Amino acid sequence: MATLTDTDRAIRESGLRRTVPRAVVAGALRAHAGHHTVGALQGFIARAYPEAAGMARSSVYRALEALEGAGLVVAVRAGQEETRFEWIGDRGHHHLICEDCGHVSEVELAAAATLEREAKRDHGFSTRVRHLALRGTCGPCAGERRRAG
Amino acid sequence: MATLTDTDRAIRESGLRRTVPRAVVAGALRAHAGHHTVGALQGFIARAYPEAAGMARSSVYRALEALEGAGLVVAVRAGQEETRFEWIGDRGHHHLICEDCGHVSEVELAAAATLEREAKRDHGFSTRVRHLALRGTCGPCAGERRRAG
DNA sequence: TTCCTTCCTGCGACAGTTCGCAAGAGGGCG
DNA sequence: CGCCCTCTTGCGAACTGTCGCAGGAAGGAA
Repeated sequence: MATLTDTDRAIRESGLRRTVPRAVVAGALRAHAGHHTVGALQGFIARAYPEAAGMARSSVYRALEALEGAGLVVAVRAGQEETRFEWIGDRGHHHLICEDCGHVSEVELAAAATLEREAKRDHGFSTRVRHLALRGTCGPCAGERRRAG
Repeated sequence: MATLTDTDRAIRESGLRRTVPRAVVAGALRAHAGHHTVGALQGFIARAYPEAAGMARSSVYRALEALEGAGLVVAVRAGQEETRFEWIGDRGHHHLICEDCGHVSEVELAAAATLEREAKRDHGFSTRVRHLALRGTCGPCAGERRRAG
């Protein structure tokens, strides 16, 4: 698990300043597992950090952008829904999003590393695949579909 | 290269109707290689199809959604930028986006299929990875960086 | 060809997200 | 400790993308 110091260091290493809004947003995400909307985050912040209760929505977005750039947060854009944000610390993970039932499962995907190697070897492109969101059909829904025809 | 008939057939096979707006949007994308914003597409349409010049923005979006569902178009959501759309016919392809110079290269990635197999085998999740956008650093920019320190 | 059902489009309004600007905070240096 | 430069924030406006509704078009059936 990332500590507050880890968070600060990751932010600094991205060439960014450690500021109150960023710390508050990071704290709110770390305290609540799962993927949350910006509105939900504002709610968490208003409750847990009264001094930052009036934080502007645009500042929440910008703090999230900074944390995403530092590799601490992933943005999950599932279908049409509002973007959600999730704390990942320094471990990457991926999402399988069922287009039928909307369920999101978090998984490790070894093929992500394969992807990185292929991009480097065949195209000289350096990349770090921190987060993939794959849309499709989950096992239970695939079963339903076959039964329903 | 997909023909107009191919386009129509792909649309029909998705259970959708062949309509003027869809044909116009498909034509505009096929006539202009590369990935374009909705605004640019409206410009192409105004010039090449005066009869559809007044096409509503929401209709462009909906036509693109239909074409994407038919597997003829990919939506490229790169970072913060406005979504761009690109014609692919029936071939899938992927993008490597350099965060330094902004260059986008279009490549085949065999690991995309590996990803599909892993999702299915390990998680029972059926997916078709039509398009991946990987952000990172291209070869030339990585060289620049090393030289610059 | 004509009718009929269903799907699609245009329009307007709305929600989510980004941007520009001026004031304020971070943090290196003396 | 205090100064100064630069990066950030807050605010509000603008923009991107989505939705609901009513009229219109696609395409199968007779």
